Amino acid sequence: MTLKEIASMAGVSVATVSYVLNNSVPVSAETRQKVEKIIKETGYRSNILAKSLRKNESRLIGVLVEDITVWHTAYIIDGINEIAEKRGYHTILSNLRLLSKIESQFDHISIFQKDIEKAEDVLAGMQVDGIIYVGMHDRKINNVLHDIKKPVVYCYCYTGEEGSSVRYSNEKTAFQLTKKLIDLGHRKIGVINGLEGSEPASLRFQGFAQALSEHGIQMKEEYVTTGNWKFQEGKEAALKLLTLSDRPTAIVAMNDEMAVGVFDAARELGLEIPKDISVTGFDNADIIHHLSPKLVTVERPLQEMGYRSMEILLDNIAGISKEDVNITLPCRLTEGDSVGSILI
Amino acid sequence: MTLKEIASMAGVSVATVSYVLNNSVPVSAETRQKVEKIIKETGYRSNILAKSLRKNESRLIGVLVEDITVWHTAYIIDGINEIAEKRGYHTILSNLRLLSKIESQFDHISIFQKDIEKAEDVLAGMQVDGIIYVGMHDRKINNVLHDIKKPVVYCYCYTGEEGSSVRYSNEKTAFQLTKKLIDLGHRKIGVINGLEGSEPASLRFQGFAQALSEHGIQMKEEYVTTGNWKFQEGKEAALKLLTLSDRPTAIVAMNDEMAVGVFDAARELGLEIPKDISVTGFDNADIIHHLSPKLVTVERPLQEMGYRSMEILLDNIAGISKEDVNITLPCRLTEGDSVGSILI
DNA sequence: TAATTTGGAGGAATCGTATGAACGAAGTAA
DNA sequence: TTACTTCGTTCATACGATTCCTCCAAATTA
Repeated sequence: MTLKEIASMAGVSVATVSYVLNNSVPVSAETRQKVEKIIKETGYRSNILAKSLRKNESRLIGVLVEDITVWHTAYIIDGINEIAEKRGYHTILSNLRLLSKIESQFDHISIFQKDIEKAEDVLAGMQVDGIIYVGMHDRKINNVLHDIKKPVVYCYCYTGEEGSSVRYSNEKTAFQLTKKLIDLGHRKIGVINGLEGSEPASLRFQGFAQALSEHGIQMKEEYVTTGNWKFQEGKEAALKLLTLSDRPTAIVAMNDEMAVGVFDAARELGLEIPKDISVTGFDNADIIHHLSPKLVTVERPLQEMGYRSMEILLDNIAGISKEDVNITLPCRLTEGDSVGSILI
Repeated sequence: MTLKEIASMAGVSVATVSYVLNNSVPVSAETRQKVEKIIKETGYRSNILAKSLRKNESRLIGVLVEDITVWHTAYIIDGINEIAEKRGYHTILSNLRLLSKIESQFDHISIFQKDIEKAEDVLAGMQVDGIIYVGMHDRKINNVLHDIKKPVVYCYCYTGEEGSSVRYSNEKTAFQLTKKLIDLGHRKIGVINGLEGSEPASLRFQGFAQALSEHGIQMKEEYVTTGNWKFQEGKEAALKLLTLSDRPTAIVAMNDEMAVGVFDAARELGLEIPKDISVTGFDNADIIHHLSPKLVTVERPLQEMGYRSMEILLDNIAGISKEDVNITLPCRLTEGDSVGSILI
């Protein structure tokens, strides 16, 4: 069913039908009714591809994700799609599968860079009106998108210079968590940092360190440990911290999985949370929801980041805003009983 | 940059450039080189929209998911996308957000049905070549896709009659789990079933019941409990089972979250797993990876279901297969120490 | 030498839609 | 009556690619 067919059935020209559909030019009530009747009867749906070709805008947004199976990326995508849908856009999803590749290949970054460029190339062929890049890889200039001058928004954790971005505040949030412990009287605070070289890890640690220094607390070297974000290394780090002769009264684990490791270590050592040791996590992952006592952790504004990314991108496409926008969203600290106060 | 521009730069006709790009018609080596040189220099990329319009195939697949944030749907999408990419297709993702809607609206099904139809309508406008529907809603005939005669594959848990489908075996897997316990000597087996009215719950229970009956074990009413898939109700059900005067020696929890509830209940009661009570789960969720002892559970072939769905769909589109295909994939039982043998 | 085949390239129609320009009929003003 | 708007509609072209058909020149055959 095409415009032409509708037109001949209604006894009008294709132009008129098009005007009726788009309300772009006034049409007499009589003609409109006649056309709309036929459209309803036939269940006609305009061919968006043809429309896009003609109007030179696809109303298609490319969503390029580093790995759809991690970081709860699905929530970000959900947010992105919700706004897209509301504003009459569609998303086409391209998954770089970064993590599985890193496991199996040697030269990460260069391969990765090539993958991104290939994906962008393909998306560009699809005539996307813009791209949202979800991940934390700090890309250098000279990417394909830059060449073809389509707007890009970096979403999640990007701290590079070029382009618009939406991220959440690792540093400020870690600061708040640490400050919360300090305000409760803790002075001996251990930390289990995330994987070295990871952007979130270094940002979170930065916030932690700043909180200590702003409160005049000296960071003790033996209180600083590192894990690979996983349960096992979190537990090992916790065991190390908790068996120190002068053990800390609180441990800041830089993600939830390692925090669960702390719980496990504490139980093994017969220490009670929060009486003997306070614990905080990060990410609000599923794995902590049945912990007892309830873990104080941090909820990242995932869906919200999707919303904002898409809104910024669409405003940019519509020409409403032309300069780069860089947003850092706050996280929400969750209620919990895994931290307690210290009598001073 | 268009075909026409390339053609004039290379001093040939648009037809020739098109032949070079598609290898559809033999072109002299000389001409080919000349054209390819220009294409490389200009970084020309053909406009897929125009191509689709002309060829009347979009190479676009609509992926309609009931809720992208549950059931690890992301892995299915990953599988779908991997095949799509390999075969030169793109996916456009549409999320029905079913769960959040069910929480906030009264008349689930009718609203849901309308949402599906609207989403399909939109996808049809995008001229998708086919649709993969990811979810477990048993749709009635008369959907939009049916009207416009595009192939559909139902993925995940669909047990309806019409159309192709790819699912995993709830019933057979629950049977295997239960049989495993029986083979270890267990005769007093408790069960924590999932949410009533849920398709997976009833299928899993069916497999459980069949295993008992095939081994001549009478199902005791007091050993059958139900939870809402959540930790809390799993724990409550476990407490009920474990405080029976003649308590079961094993508990089949129909998902992992409830199995964690069993672990918690056992600890509270001072029972040891697997010495005093054997436990199995279902889903291989993140939350169990740090349990001790390691939980015997079931890994669903999520990515594989994505692969197969897309392959079936594309074969159907290509006309390779015309009849419906219905596949049920097996699950993998994981190794673990949460089950032990009973001396008979 | 004339007739026929063949390989390579170009012309032009086409896909479904949008839209500026042109047009006809009515209404208004002079 | 004539000229000029105004409103509603149609014509014709363009968007960028594919592909059928035609055409030409060189090669082959009679």
